[in-house]
Amino acid sequence: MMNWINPIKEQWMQYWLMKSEPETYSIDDLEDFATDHWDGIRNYQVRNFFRDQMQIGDQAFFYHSNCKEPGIVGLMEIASKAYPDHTAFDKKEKYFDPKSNPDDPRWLMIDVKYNRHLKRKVTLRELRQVESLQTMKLLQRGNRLSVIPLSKEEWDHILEME
DNA sequence: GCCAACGTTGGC
DNA sequence: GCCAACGTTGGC
Repeated sequence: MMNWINPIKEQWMQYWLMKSEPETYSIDDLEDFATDHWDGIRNYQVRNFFRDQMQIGDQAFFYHSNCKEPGIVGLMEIASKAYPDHTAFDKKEKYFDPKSNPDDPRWLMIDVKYNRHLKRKVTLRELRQVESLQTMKLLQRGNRLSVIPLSKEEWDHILEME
């Protein structure tokens, strides 16, 4: 029964690409933790994705950004609902936000669970060369979101590239 | 390290 | 509500 996929769940599952700078937090770090929280999001659109759209069981790509060769390096799964990002309350934190307080948290985070590394990195450069992937939000000019929804078609296509 | 292209802030 | 100034992201 290991390969049995619930068709209802499959239908509702959403796919994401989540960026992190490997010098700050890499796929290897997530592997060590197995499950970890995805904190530090200070963008309203992404906060709303967390709050309104992400569901436990959604699949996500781990993307290394702002490095020598940006690209997709691993797979993970959304492992919690959105909950307050406590790092916003802490003055010592890099992403401290004085306007967020525990009574009315402005920022949210979710937990992610490590699944696996890709067999090889699928680079941004490669993705740009695939005609049928040009509609991806990731590749669109001026896109600055660090969490980006993907279609199932995009997800499947990228997995075939590893 | 540069800088384009954003998002946010705050004065008015 | 406008918009200039500023801060941030992230590819290159």
